[in-house]
Amino acid sequence: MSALRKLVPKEEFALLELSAKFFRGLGDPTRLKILEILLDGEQSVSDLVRLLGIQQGRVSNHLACLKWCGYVTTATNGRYTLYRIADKRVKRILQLSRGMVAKNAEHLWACTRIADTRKPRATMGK
Amino acid sequence: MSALRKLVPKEEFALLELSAKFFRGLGDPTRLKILEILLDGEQSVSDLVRLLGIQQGRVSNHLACLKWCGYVTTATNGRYTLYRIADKRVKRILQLSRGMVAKNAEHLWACTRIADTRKPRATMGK
DNA sequence: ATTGTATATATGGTAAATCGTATATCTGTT
DNA sequence: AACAGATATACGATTTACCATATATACAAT
Repeated sequence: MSALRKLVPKEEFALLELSAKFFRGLGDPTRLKILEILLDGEQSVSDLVRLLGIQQGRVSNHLACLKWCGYVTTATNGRYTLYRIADKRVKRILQLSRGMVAKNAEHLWACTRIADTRKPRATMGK
Repeated sequence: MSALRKLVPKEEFALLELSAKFFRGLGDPTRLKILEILLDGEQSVSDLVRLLGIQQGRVSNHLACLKWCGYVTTATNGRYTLYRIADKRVKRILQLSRGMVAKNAEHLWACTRIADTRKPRATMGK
Protein backbone atom coordinates (compact mmCIF):
# COMPACT_ATOMS: atom_id res chain seq x y z
CA MET A 1 0.00 0.00 0.00
CA SER A 2 2.83 2.39 0.75
CA ALA A 3 4.01 1.78 -2.79
CA LEU A 4 0.93 3.66 -3.94
CA ARG A 5 2.18 6.79 -2.25
CA LYS A 6 5.21 6.93 -4.51
CA LEU A 7 3.30 7.09 -7.75
CA VAL A 8 4.22 9.83 -10.14
CA PRO A 9 1.40 12.14 -11.32
CA LYS A 10 0.61 10.24 -14.49
CA GLU A 11 0.33 6.96 -12.64
CA GLU A 12 -1.66 8.63 -9.93
CA PHE A 13 -4.17 9.69 -12.53
CA ALA A 14 -4.29 6.15 -13.83
CA LEU A 15 -5.13 5.01 -10.34
CA LEU A 16 -8.01 7.45 -10.12
CA GLU A 17 -9.14 6.23 -13.48
CA LEU A 18 -9.10 2.65 -12.24
CA SER A 19 -10.93 3.57 -9.06
CA ALA A 20 -13.60 5.35 -11.08
CA LYS A 21 -13.98 2.27 -13.25
CA PHE A 22 -14.19 0.19 -10.11
CA PHE A 23 -17.05 2.27 -8.74
CA ARG A 24 -18.87 2.29 -12.04
CA GLY A 25 -19.03 -1.45 -11.51
CA LEU A 26 -21.40 -0.68 -8.64
CA GLY A 27 -23.33 1.91 -10.61
CA ASP A 28 -26.10 -0.35 -11.81
CA PRO A 29 -29.06 -1.61 -9.77
CA THR A 30 -29.02 -5.06 -11.32
CA ARG A 31 -25.41 -5.60 -10.37
CA LEU A 32 -26.10 -4.37 -6.86
CA LYS A 33 -28.98 -6.79 -6.61
CA ILE A 34 -26.70 -9.62 -7.71
CA LEU A 35 -24.17 -8.73 -5.04
CA GLU A 36 -26.92 -8.58 -2.46
CA ILE A 37 -27.99 -12.09 -3.39
CA LEU A 38 -24.44 -13.40 -3.35
CA LEU A 39 -23.88 -11.98 0.12
CA ASP A 40 -26.30 -14.66 1.27
CA GLY A 41 -24.22 -17.36 -0.39
CA GLU A 42 -22.88 -18.51 -3.74
CA GLN A 43 -25.22 -19.05 -6.66
CA SER A 44 -25.04 -20.49 -10.14
CA VAL A 45 -25.88 -18.35 -13.14
CA SER A 46 -29.13 -20.15 -13.77
CA ASP A 47 -30.19 -19.63 -10.18
CA LEU A 48 -29.46 -15.94 -10.52
CA VAL A 49 -31.45 -15.81 -13.73
CA ARG A 50 -34.40 -17.31 -11.88
CA LEU A 51 -34.02 -15.07 -8.86
CA LEU A 52 -33.65 -11.91 -10.91
CA GLY A 53 -36.24 -12.76 -13.53
CA ILE A 54 -34.23 -11.36 -16.41
CA GLN A 55 -32.53 -12.85 -19.47
CA GLN A 56 -29.56 -15.11 -19.05
CA GLY A 57 -27.33 -13.15 -21.40
CA ARG A 58 -27.94 -10.01 -19.48
CA VAL A 59 -27.11 -11.70 -16.19
CA SER A 60 -23.89 -13.17 -17.57
CA ASN A 61 -22.82 -9.79 -18.85
CA HIS A 62 -23.34 -8.19 -15.48
CA LEU A 63 -21.50 -11.06 -13.82
CA ALA A 64 -18.57 -10.64 -16.16
CA CYS A 65 -18.49 -6.99 -15.25
CA LEU A 66 -18.49 -7.76 -11.53
CA LYS A 67 -15.74 -10.31 -12.01
CA TRP A 68 -13.45 -7.98 -13.96
CA CYS A 69 -13.84 -5.44 -11.20
CA GLY A 70 -12.92 -7.96 -8.54
CA TYR A 71 -16.24 -8.07 -6.70
CA VAL A 72 -16.88 -11.74 -7.35
CA THR A 73 -14.98 -14.91 -8.15
CA THR A 74 -16.08 -18.07 -9.89
CA ALA A 75 -15.77 -21.77 -9.32
CA THR A 76 -16.74 -24.34 -11.91
CA ASN A 77 -18.79 -27.27 -10.77
CA GLY A 78 -19.59 -29.56 -13.67
CA ARG A 79 -21.79 -27.61 -16.01
CA TYR A 80 -22.43 -24.97 -13.44
CA THR A 81 -20.46 -21.84 -12.72
CA LEU A 82 -20.79 -20.72 -9.16
CA TYR A 83 -20.35 -17.06 -8.32
CA ARG A 84 -19.43 -15.78 -4.90
CA ILE A 85 -18.33 -12.55 -3.24
CA ALA A 86 -14.59 -12.15 -3.70
CA ASP A 87 -13.67 -10.05 -0.72
CA LYS A 88 -15.06 -9.11 2.67
CA ARG A 89 -14.57 -5.47 1.78
CA VAL A 90 -17.42 -5.73 -0.71
CA LYS A 91 -19.89 -6.23 2.10
CA ARG A 92 -18.37 -3.38 4.04
CA ILE A 93 -18.58 -0.97 1.13
CA LEU A 94 -22.20 -1.87 0.50
CA GLN A 95 -23.07 -1.44 4.16
CA LEU A 96 -21.48 1.97 4.30
CA SER A 97 -23.22 3.11 1.15
CA ARG A 98 -26.54 1.84 2.37
CA GLY A 99 -26.27 3.97 5.46
CA MET A 100 -25.33 7.06 3.54
CA VAL A 101 -28.05 6.55 0.96
CA ALA A 102 -30.70 6.06 3.60
CA LYS A 103 -29.68 9.28 5.28
CA ASN A 104 -29.75 11.19 2.03
CA ALA A 105 -32.50 9.47 0.06
CA GLU A 106 -34.77 12.37 -0.81
CA HIS A 107 -31.92 14.57 -1.85
CA LEU A 108 -30.31 11.86 -3.93
CA TRP A 109 -33.64 11.04 -5.46
CA ALA A 110 -34.02 14.60 -6.66
CA CYS A 111 -30.55 14.70 -8.15
CA THR A 112 -30.68 15.67 -11.78
CA ARG A 113 -26.97 15.62 -12.55
CA ILE A 114 -27.03 11.86 -12.52
CA ALA A 115 -30.03 10.46 -14.30
CA ASP A 116 -32.13 7.61 -13.04
CA THR A 117 -31.77 4.30 -14.72
CA ARG A 118 -33.76 4.22 -17.91
CA LYS A 119 -37.34 3.14 -17.78
CA PRO A 120 -37.83 -0.47 -18.88
CA ARG A 121 -37.56 -0.42 -22.62
CA ALA A 122 -40.59 -1.31 -24.69
CA THR A 123 -40.09 -4.79 -26.05
CA MET A 124 -39.84 -4.92 -29.82
CA GLY A 125 -42.07 -7.96 -29.90
CA LYS A 126 -41.37 -10.61 -32.48
CA MET B 1 -32.29 1.87 9.64
CA SER B 2 -34.66 -0.91 10.59
CA ALA B 3 -37.25 0.95 8.59
CA LEU B 4 -35.35 -0.13 5.50
CA ARG B 5 -36.05 -3.75 6.25
CA LYS B 6 -39.76 -3.25 5.90
CA LEU B 7 -39.65 -1.96 2.36
CA VAL B 8 -41.94 -3.60 -0.13
CA PRO B 9 -40.37 -4.94 -3.34
CA LYS B 10 -41.01 -1.85 -5.39
CA GLU B 11 -39.41 0.35 -2.79
CA GLU B 12 -36.58 -2.09 -2.43
CA PHE B 13 -35.85 -1.66 -6.10
CA ALA B 14 -35.96 2.09 -5.65
CA LEU B 15 -33.33 1.70 -2.97
CA LEU B 16 -31.06 -0.24 -5.30
CA GLU B 17 -31.65 2.42 -7.88
CA LEU B 18 -30.60 5.09 -5.42
CA SER B 19 -27.55 3.15 -4.36
CA ALA B 20 -26.51 2.75 -7.98
CA LYS B 21 -26.92 6.46 -8.47
CA PHE B 22 -24.88 7.03 -5.35
CA PHE B 23 -22.01 4.92 -6.67
CA ARG B 24 -22.13 6.55 -10.08
CA GLY B 25 -21.26 9.69 -8.16
CA LEU B 26 -17.88 8.06 -7.53
CA GLY B 27 -17.55 6.81 -11.08
CA ASP B 28 -15.52 9.70 -12.43
CA PRO B 29 -11.80 10.32 -11.87
CA THR B 30 -12.21 14.08 -11.55
CA ARG B 31 -14.75 13.71 -8.78
CA LEU B 32 -12.52 11.19 -7.01
CA LYS B 33 -9.63 13.63 -7.26
CA ILE B 34 -11.80 16.34 -5.73
CA LEU B 35 -12.71 14.10 -2.81
CA GLU B 36 -9.07 13.21 -2.34
CA ILE B 37 -8.21 16.90 -2.10
CA LEU B 38 -11.06 17.61 0.29
CA LEU B 39 -9.94 14.79 2.57
CA ASP B 40 -6.98 17.02 3.36
CA GLY B 41 -9.27 19.90 4.29
CA GLU B 42 -11.97 22.16 2.95
CA GLN B 43 -11.39 24.18 -0.20
CA SER B 44 -13.11 26.93 -2.12
CA VAL B 45 -14.19 26.39 -5.70
CA SER B 46 -11.52 28.68 -7.06
CA ASP B 47 -8.86 26.82 -5.12
CA LEU B 48 -10.10 23.56 -6.56
CA VAL B 49 -10.05 25.05 -10.04
CA ARG B 50 -6.42 25.98 -9.53
CA LEU B 51 -5.48 22.62 -8.02
CA LEU B 52 -7.22 20.61 -10.70
CA GLY B 53 -6.24 22.81 -13.62
CA ILE B 54 -9.59 22.52 -15.37
CA GLN B 55 -12.40 24.95 -16.20
CA GLN B 56 -14.43 26.44 -13.41
CA GLY B 57 -17.77 25.40 -14.84
CA ARG B 58 -16.67 21.84 -15.04
CA VAL B 59 -15.50 21.87 -11.44
CA SER B 60 -18.76 23.39 -10.22
CA ASN B 61 -20.73 20.76 -12.06
CA HIS B 62 -18.77 17.96 -10.47
CA LEU B 63 -19.16 19.59 -7.09
CA ALA B 64 -22.91 19.85 -7.54
CA CYS B 65 -22.95 16.17 -8.34
CA LEU B 66 -20.97 15.29 -5.23
CA LYS B 67 -23.24 17.44 -3.12
CA TRP B 68 -26.46 15.90 -4.41
CA CYS B 69 -25.06 12.49 -3.60
CA GLY B 70 -24.17 13.50 -0.07
CA TYR B 71 -20.40 13.23 -0.33
CA VAL B 72 -19.73 16.87 0.41
CA THR B 73 -21.38 19.83 2.11
CA THR B 74 -20.92 23.52 1.59
CA ALA B 75 -20.47 26.57 3.76
CA THR B 76 -20.64 30.09 2.41
CA ASN B 77 -17.96 32.48 3.48
CA GLY B 78 -18.47 35.85 1.87
CA ARG B 79 -18.06 35.39 -1.85
CA TYR B 80 -16.51 32.00 -1.38
CA THR B 81 -18.19 28.65 -1.17
CA LEU B 82 -16.22 26.17 0.86
CA TYR B 83 -16.62 22.49 0.16
CA ARG B 84 -15.83 19.79 2.65
CA ILE B 85 -16.32 16.06 3.10
CA ALA B 86 -19.80 15.43 4.49
CA ASP B 87 -19.31 12.15 6.30
CA LYS B 88 -16.52 10.04 7.74
CA ARG B 89 -17.86 7.11 5.77
CA VAL B 90 -16.65 8.74 2.57
CA LYS B 91 -13.06 8.31 3.65
CA ARG B 92 -13.73 4.73 4.67
CA ILE B 93 -15.31 3.83 1.35
CA LEU B 94 -12.43 5.35 -0.58
CA GLN B 95 -9.90 3.52 1.56
CA LEU B 96 -11.60 0.21 1.01
CA SER B 97 -11.84 0.72 -2.72
CA ARG B 98 -8.23 1.76 -2.94
CA GLY B 99 -7.15 -1.50 -1.40
CA MET B 100 -9.31 -3.58 -3.69
CA VAL B 101 -8.24 -1.68 -6.77
CA ALA B 102 -4.56 -2.03 -5.93
CA LYS B 103 -4.98 -5.76 -5.53
CA ASN B 104 -6.80 -6.07 -8.81
CA ALA B 105 -5.26 -3.35 -10.95
CA GLU B 106 -4.12 -5.31 -14.01
CA HIS B 107 -7.36 -7.20 -14.25
CA LEU B 108 -9.45 -4.08 -13.85
CA TRP B 109 -7.28 -2.28 -16.34
CA ALA B 110 -8.01 -4.93 -18.94
CA CYS B 111 -11.76 -4.79 -18.33
CA THR B 112 -13.64 -4.11 -21.52
CA ARG B 113 -17.17 -4.21 -20.17
CA ILE B 114 -16.64 -0.85 -18.59
CA ALA B 115 -14.83 1.56 -20.86
CA ASP B 116 -12.04 3.82 -19.76
CA THR B 117 -12.82 7.46 -19.39
CA ARG B 118 -12.75 9.14 -22.75
CA LYS B 119 -9.50 10.40 -24.09
CA PRO B 120 -9.15 14.16 -23.73
CA ARG B 121 -11.27 15.65 -26.44
CA ALA B 122 -9.62 17.63 -29.18
CA THR B 123 -10.13 21.28 -28.40
CA MET B 124 -12.15 23.12 -30.98
CA GLY B 125 -9.73 25.99 -30.84
CA LYS B 126 -11.04 29.47 -31.11
C1' DA C 1 -21.29 -37.95 -32.57
C1' DT C 2 -25.66 -35.83 -31.37
C1' DT C 3 -28.56 -33.69 -28.28
C1' DG C 4 -29.66 -30.79 -24.40
C1' DT C 5 -28.48 -27.81 -20.65
C1' DA C 6 -25.55 -24.12 -18.91
C1' DT C 7 -22.93 -20.17 -19.70
C1' DA C 8 -20.47 -16.67 -22.38
C1' DT C 9 -20.04 -13.28 -26.00
C1' DA C 10 -21.37 -10.23 -29.94
C1' DT C 11 -24.25 -6.54 -32.26
C1' DG C 12 -27.17 -2.67 -33.03
C1' DG C 13 -30.13 0.75 -31.06
C1' DT C 14 -31.18 4.16 -27.41
C1' DA C 15 -30.49 6.63 -23.16
C1' DA C 16 -27.04 8.63 -20.08
C1' DA C 17 -22.65 11.08 -18.69
C1' DT C 18 -19.09 14.26 -19.78
C1' DC C 19 -16.96 17.80 -22.14
C1' DG C 20 -16.26 22.60 -24.00
C1' DT C 21 -18.38 26.71 -24.27
C1' DA C 22 -21.41 30.27 -23.13
C1' DT C 23 -24.20 32.63 -19.94
C1' DA C 24 -26.52 33.61 -15.61
C1' DT C 25 -26.54 34.59 -10.63
C1' DC C 26 -24.75 36.07 -6.40
C1' DT C 27 -21.87 38.91 -3.29
C1' DG C 28 -18.81 42.41 -1.91
C1' DT C 29 -16.58 46.88 -3.26
C1' DT C 30 -16.11 51.27 -5.16
C1' DA D 1 -25.90 51.74 -9.07
C1' DA D 2 -22.14 49.85 -11.47
C1' DC D 3 -18.48 46.81 -11.50
C1' DA D 4 -15.64 42.75 -10.63
C1' DG D 5 -14.74 38.39 -8.66
C1' DA D 6 -16.72 33.95 -7.48
C1' DT D 7 -19.82 30.41 -8.38
C1' DA D 8 -23.72 28.08 -10.67
C1' DT D 9 -26.29 26.60 -14.61
C1' DA D 10 -27.52 25.75 -19.62
C1' DC D 11 -26.71 23.71 -24.24
C1' DG D 12 -25.03 21.08 -28.15
C1' DA D 13 -21.83 17.44 -29.40
C1' DT D 14 -19.52 13.14 -28.50
C1' DT D 15 -18.71 8.97 -26.00
C1' DT D 16 -20.19 5.45 -22.83
C1' DA D 17 -23.44 2.09 -20.82
C1' DC D 18 -27.29 -0.84 -21.01
C1' DC D 19 -30.75 -3.47 -23.08
C1' DA D 20 -32.87 -6.91 -26.27
C1' DT D 21 -31.70 -10.13 -29.23
C1' DA D 22 -29.02 -13.45 -31.47
C1' DT D 23 -25.33 -16.56 -31.53
C1' DA D 24 -21.35 -19.16 -29.86
C1' DT D 25 -18.97 -22.19 -26.63
C1' DA D 26 -18.55 -25.79 -22.93
C1' DC D 27 -19.90 -29.86 -20.80
C1' DA D 28 -22.90 -34.14 -19.82
C1' DA D 29 -25.64 -37.65 -21.03
C1' DT D 30 -27.55 -40.55 -24.38
